[in-house]
Amino acid sequence: MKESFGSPGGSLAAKVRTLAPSMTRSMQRVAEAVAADPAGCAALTVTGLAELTGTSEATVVRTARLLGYPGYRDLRLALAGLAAQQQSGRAPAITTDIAVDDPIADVVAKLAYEEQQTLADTAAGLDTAQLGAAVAALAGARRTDVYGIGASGLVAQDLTQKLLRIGLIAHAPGDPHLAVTNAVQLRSGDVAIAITHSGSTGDVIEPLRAAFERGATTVAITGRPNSAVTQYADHVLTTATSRESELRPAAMSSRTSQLLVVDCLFVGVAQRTYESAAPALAASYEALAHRHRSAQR
Amino acid sequence: MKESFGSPGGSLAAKVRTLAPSMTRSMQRVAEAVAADPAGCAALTVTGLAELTGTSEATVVRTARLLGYPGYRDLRLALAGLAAQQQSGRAPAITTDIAVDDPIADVVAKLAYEEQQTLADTAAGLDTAQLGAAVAALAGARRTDVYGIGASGLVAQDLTQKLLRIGLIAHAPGDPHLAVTNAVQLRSGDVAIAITHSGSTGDVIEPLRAAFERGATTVAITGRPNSAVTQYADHVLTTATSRESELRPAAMSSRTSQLLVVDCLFVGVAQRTYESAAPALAASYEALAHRHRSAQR
DNA sequence: CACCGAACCGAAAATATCTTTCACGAGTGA
DNA sequence: TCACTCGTGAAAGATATTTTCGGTTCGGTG
Repeated sequence: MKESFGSPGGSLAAKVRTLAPSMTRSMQRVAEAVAADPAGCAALTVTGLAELTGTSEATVVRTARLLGYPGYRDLRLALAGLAAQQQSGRAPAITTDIAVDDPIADVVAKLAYEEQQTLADTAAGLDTAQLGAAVAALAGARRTDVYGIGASGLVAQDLTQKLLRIGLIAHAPGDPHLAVTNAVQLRSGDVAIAITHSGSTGDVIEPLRAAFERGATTVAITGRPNSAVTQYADHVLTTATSRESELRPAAMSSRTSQLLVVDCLFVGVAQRTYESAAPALAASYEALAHRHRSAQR
Repeated sequence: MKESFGSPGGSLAAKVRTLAPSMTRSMQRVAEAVAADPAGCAALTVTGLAELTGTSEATVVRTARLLGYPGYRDLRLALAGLAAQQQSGRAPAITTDIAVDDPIADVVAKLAYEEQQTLADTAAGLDTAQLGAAVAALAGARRTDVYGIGASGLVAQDLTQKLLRIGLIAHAPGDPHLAVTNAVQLRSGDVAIAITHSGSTGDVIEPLRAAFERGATTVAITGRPNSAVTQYADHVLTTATSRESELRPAAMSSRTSQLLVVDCLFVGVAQRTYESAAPALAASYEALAHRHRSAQR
């Protein structure tokens, strides 16, 4: 490949060139085969390589020796390393959108990459002061409501599940009407969290507004820091928005982003309430163990 | 080098973590030695590694098998490749566990990093053949059931929501009894997907088993490729297991990992059914727009 | 042109390495 | 306590690698 970079691959090819003159014909054949396809040769045994090059095992070993290895075994090991390097050196550079005809392996790589990007962006853009304030409010809350619809609804449930696990009182009403009904019960000292990517989901804004007006501490997790929902939010946590394509709707990355924020909230609260959170976590873990068929050693 | 893809060793370390639970003590010792020092182990013969870990050759070979190689020879080759990559790719910063007194900014950074790691490990460990098979089954399914409990239940709902959006028929029964009731309705040509990190959640295994016995195509998304659930799974999709700490339970990373797998399934199916998926996606997007108060600039 | 010597080469023996088998012993449930 | 399973390593068996050794070729020489 790129010999100019002085890659080890180059160094092997160079070594072959240097030593070729001092090689016998058979050995040259072996050396060339090795230089041409390190990866392929790494998969072969002495016998295999001997056959491939139309020579004998002895010649292969002799060649390996000449190239500076104690024997074929070590040459083979070096070859495997080389192949791996060449493999990784090949820049994946995933810049394109997912296409309809992308092979499945590309889909996996691209999705993973995009989500990693989203995580990095979210972490970079998160306002730690706002996050800290939200954590403080949650840690001291009498009860907490989390509102979310659709994909964000799942995130709301995720947060609720986590908070319950550390002994806090949390609800994630799925039905918008229930949400409002819940919200009007809140008062100062309670916390309401709205999760909406667009920031303009009425079904989520309404309950937050109700909670806000009754004096609860309100938090918005949204991708639009200037959207409607932030009007009624004491603390705004911004999620990242990544490029979206037809096959990868925004909902996908916003979910990843929201979950990271939610995890941060959870861990922050767990830290603050460690004395009570730790045993509660342990207890819920213990309780679950019994639901499993066997200990799986 | 793209560090965002995780350290090259990450894939092996991840594999060790994933499979460690299904390993015996001796095998774990071998696996740990290998994960800790790939380069060093690559220089050893079976006998050498057996002595180093205080075990026998047989155990070393068994471990190699479990890690997915035909024998020790191939593991050793892979190790050599890994060592070479690490050499050139210089290990990225290793973050410590989240501590109780970490400032909130550190929490954000560490969580984001861990999740990125998890994504990279998952992508690296995902069997694209199995994934492709699962996608094919889904794309042609008459109907699809997705089973999951607790945190995995949310992932099940996420997948269901997505599939519905592209016009497929999918259900994610939340109640275990309902799940079994649903499952017995399935037959050949239908698909059942079970999502469970531990692989031993009875409430999820039962419905999958019912579906399996009735001839439906079954898929398991689990972090334990050798667990009970895989008995009844035609296709097994493995999620990565990352280091867990007290403040970051395994559930957190398993969710990230599961979601990536689910996204891959979704995109794969959307590709295959593009003709019908694209307009369906557009339609659901359109429908949602009406639920938003305003366009918000 | 026949012969010699040296280098080259590969078949096969010798050795090292890897894989499989098997039986022992610890731990477990009845 | 007993039967039984499972994990384990010793050793036999199978492969792969290295070494040995004799045949062959080729260039030079009498």
